[in-house]
Amino acid sequence: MPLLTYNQFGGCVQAAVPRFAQNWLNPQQNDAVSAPPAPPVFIVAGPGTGKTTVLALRVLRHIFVDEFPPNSIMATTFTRKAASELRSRILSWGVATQQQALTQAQANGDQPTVQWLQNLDINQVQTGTLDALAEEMIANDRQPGEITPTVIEGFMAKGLLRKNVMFLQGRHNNPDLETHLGSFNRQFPGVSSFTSKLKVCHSFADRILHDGVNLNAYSTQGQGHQILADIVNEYHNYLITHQLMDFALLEQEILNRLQAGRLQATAQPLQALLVDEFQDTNYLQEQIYYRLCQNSGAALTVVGDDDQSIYRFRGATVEIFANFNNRLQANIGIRPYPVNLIENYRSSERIVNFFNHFISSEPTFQSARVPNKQACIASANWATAPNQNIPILGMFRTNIQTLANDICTFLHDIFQGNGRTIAVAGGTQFSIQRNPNGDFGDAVLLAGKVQETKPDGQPRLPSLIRQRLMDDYGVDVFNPRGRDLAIIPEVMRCLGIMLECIDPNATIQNSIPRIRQTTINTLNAWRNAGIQFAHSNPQPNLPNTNSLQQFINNWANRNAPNMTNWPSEWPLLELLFTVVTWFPIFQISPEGQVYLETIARTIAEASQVSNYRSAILSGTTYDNNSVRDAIREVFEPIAEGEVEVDEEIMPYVPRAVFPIMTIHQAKGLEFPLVIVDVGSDFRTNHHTQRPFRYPQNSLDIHLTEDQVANYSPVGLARQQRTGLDRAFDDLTRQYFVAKSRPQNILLLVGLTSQIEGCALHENATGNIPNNWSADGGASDCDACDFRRFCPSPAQYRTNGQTPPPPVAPG
DNA sequence: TGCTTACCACTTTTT
DNA sequence: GTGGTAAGCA
Repeated sequence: MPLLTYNQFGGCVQAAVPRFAQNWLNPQQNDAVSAPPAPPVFIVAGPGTGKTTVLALRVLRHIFVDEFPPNSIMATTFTRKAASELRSRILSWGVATQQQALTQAQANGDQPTVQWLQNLDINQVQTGTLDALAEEMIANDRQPGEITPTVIEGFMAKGLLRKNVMFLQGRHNNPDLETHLGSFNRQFPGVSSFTSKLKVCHSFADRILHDGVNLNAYSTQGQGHQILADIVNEYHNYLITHQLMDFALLEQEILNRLQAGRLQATAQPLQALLVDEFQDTNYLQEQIYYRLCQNSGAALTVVGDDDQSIYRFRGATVEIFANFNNRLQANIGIRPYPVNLIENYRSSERIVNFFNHFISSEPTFQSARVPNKQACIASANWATAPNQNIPILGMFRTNIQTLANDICTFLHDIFQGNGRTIAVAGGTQFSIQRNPNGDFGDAVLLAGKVQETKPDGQPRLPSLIRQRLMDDYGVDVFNPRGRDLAIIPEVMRCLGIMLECIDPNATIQNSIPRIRQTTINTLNAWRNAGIQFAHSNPQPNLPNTNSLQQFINNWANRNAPNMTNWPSEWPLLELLFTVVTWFPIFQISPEGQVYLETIARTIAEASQVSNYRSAILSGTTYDNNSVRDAIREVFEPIAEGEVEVDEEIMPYVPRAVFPIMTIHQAKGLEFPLVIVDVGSDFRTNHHTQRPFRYPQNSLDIHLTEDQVANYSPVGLARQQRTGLDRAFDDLTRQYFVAKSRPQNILLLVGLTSQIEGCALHENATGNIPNNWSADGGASDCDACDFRRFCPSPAQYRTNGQTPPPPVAPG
């Protein structure tokens, strides 16, 4: 007899959590939460259908109804961001529910329940990425005398592969290896460069573990196969013998130990395992989940959406999700209890119809989806507000400059002006207004990539939007990944000034052996930028150092007029935070804060490995060494582009800036207004852009899958679809994610080339969404879709295909 | 219309 | 480095 029945639990949640006060779960959601621990629950959840809500409530249900101790429940997700989101929901709803239940039990004088609730610590629920939890499992599993291996990340792992494996036996320039790698890596500029070879070998090593590849069988296929297999084996052996693990080895180790009956500290008490984003699970992870359940008898819940599987590069195998029913039966011998969540609470009815149409209208894609996949339906809430049901908008221009200008004007009208009126055929008018207190943060630009410049230095759309928004409307964009840290003007000036301080005239810098010339050039460019900036005599003048120029001079002389002694040890971090005084952008602008944090983090990390702890010594014989160390460990990595910005350090981005992000980053997010770049790069029908627009061949990632398919347990499942089909599937899913993000408004933008040849637009008169600036409005672009439906005519000429006719949704 | 030649544009994501 | 596309020309 449970302390709380499911209905009592639901009542407590409703009373405790405001968002459930009026609206409890819909029948399908309720079905998913109320299902008993066994059999496993298989939740297929379309976008915006409340998947995280259901998962969080199911965790709480296990606690309050099934009476599983919180520390016996494990919930995993795919990214750290998603993990923290899930955790915060479990905690906030859980604690509120606990309070509510406690109040009721006290009122009823139910002493056992009161006691039970008082001892309940919801904080003990285990949440995180599988890798994070795996690290804990290993740590908890330590046997006497055993050393717990250290987990290393990409940069360091590649370095070890380079030093200890690739350069052995002349592999770095072995022609057999090069030919073999080239056979499934066609990317520009090929695999001839060492960096590229290293990258390919490293990701292949991951692939071997993720896919459970029989490497011995693979290696006998040829000379190149053999060398590649040797490299992978030696790399893994090197890590293992040095007590190191990369993420793939970590997961492999978990599976090995589970199979050997170890990890009892984790497995024994485990009563529930909940897996989010199951569509992005790889084979190795799947085996871990099954084995964990087998060893513990834990209740399993998996949630996901095959249509949003966009992590193939990480070994994600959507077939694992799509065939869950059979695979679970084969592995554990049970059939799951299926639940479909289809009611979409996020988007307007038109948007739901639009992305439904996008995902379901291509016949060849349908067999890649979960069998009998049901379409989403818009929540009834939207039906009450027909004037909010704004058509899908399109903005297509002949060049990106005009496109950027018009996007900025549109954003300005909405967020700084009086809104926009959209007239569609038939005379209906829609008015677009910002929300009360609405700001640029309500909108987002989503694109496949957010780089601001092309390889040849030409600006891309995000860069032009950045300029226009700032110049015309004084609005900042937030696109910290759009530019390499080494070329951001303020970063260059700041680092240049620091260099001039610690190493005037580059004397020490130029004495560093084997530093690359390109790196020297970058460092000198920074110095020049810094010197010029100092000459401009920027404010403020510090109370005790006068001008920036004076500050630099003091440093150069290691002597300040108002100081009796120059400190014998000056931390680089302190120098950074002093120099930053002259760069208000690092405090004011959200991007600036991210950049500053990134530089500071690099210094802090360097201090872990540097002999001088990232400090500049003065008055000893080691002075020059400390400067040289600082340049090698801090400035050089930044100059070489090895330091990546991590925008996750921003708890939230101020609402007055316009965010630009990749579609991958936007997964799981929603915005009132979403602008999707469906082709601002596609000026011509260029073959090198086909992979991102309308693939004609398998891409490298699919060739790699095929490469190991015969030696992997999941090879056959994947090869149900050709490489070309998989290329289309990936693109379709990526843009499905993009198009299912908006709440109210979806605006597709691109160059005019992208809508030429669309049957609907050619036949429609005056309805082409290409005259925004002329009439101040845009037309309904519901049926004009991207890639499958509106490629340019020349593509069909070369394909010898007839364009499939677009179908109006609904 | 057919041929020659100049020009083009060449990811992304994460643990 | 490459494998087209699209413009230029007869």
